[in-house]
Amino acid sequence: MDRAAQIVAANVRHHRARAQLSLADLARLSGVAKATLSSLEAGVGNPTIQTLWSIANALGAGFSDLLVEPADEAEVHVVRGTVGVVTPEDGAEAIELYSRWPARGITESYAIVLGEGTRYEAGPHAMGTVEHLIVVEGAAFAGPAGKLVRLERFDYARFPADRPHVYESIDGPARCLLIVSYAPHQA
Amino acid sequence: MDRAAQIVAANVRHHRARAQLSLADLARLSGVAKATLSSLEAGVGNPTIQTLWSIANALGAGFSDLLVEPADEAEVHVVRGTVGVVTPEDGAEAIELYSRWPARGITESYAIVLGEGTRYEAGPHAMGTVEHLIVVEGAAFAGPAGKLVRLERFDYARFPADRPHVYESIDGPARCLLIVSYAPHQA
DNA sequence: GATGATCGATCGGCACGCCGAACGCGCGCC
DNA sequence: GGCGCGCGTTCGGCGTGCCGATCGATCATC
Repeated sequence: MDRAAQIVAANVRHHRARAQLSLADLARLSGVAKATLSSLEAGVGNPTIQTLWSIANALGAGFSDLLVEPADEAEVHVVRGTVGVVTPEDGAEAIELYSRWPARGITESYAIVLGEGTRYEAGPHAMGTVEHLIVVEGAAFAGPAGKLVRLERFDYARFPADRPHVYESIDGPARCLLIVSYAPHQA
Repeated sequence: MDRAAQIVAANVRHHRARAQLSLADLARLSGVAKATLSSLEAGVGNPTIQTLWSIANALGAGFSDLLVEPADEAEVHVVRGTVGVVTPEDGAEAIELYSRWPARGITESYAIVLGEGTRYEAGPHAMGTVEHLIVVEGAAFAGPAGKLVRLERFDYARFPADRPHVYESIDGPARCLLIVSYAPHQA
């Protein structure tokens, strides 16, 4: 059994489940036979790009989405801003990695400016949407409601944003960079 | 002629040219027949995922790279830190859009710390790589070589990083937050 | 319990994707 | 000019991807 078929199988199953479609629904919407979808999802198929294109369109997914390694965003992931940052000597420069993540779909970047004592409650985005937040000035709580984490300056957090989530300044105003990574067919 | 085949054709041609391989080279490396590659690159093929997988591996590309829409990021896009951002009154908040772009592959965030009088010249990343820079402290020039823009504190810039590019502090040390959005097979 | 609808999986037949071989062209070398 | 090599394209044959039909299981309704 090869890896290509496994990847495609997992992605099609994931998108179909998220769209709450049966095999028959997807077959009807995509014009691809149920037999083909069944073997494809079982990871024993070797579909053509025309078949993938038809399936992706029916699922409202991007063409390349069906070939990406699946991601799982279940928890709040934090990287502290002071970890691994080297203070430069005179005239020197430092470039230090904070964080790395796979990107999918459409991404938007925002400045979030929170006044002192401000709590901002955001509604859920589409399923699969992920947010990345970096505190640029001040300190803030952020994350899904009920799972807030405290972030100091230059701390990074990543959390699912397909549920209600919150940004809240701590002890004075705060300023953050927010990167919203929508599921591939949202913008 | 359908769009799926056009996308794959353009991507394979692009990656093969970049790797400086002939059809015969790619055929030999991938185990896919020249005839198949020729029709595929002409946009008249309908290859299976097994064929794509073999080709992607031979080209050192990611599987999904062969299905992505080519992107063109030609210019430096700047949002000034004070533009459109409302100074928050007590208890108020502001959320302002910096930028929106299709995300592909891996994204990394970095702190860039530049000493006084420092110019850092970075080499090109893979084709399609984009960088987003926010000045957190001080001021800096940044952008592709020959197209530097001046950024003050909290200014944001987005520019193509698949060519030589520069970060340079102005009038003292500077600290920036950098987000690198790589083409899918880079990290 | 019988019937109908829907579910995902399996079956056999046909069109087509991919193969190796051959083609026509351009280039460099003798 | 002739030859050999490498380029991308074309050709015919074989294996397989995809089709409609069918299967067995489950559920809801009468």
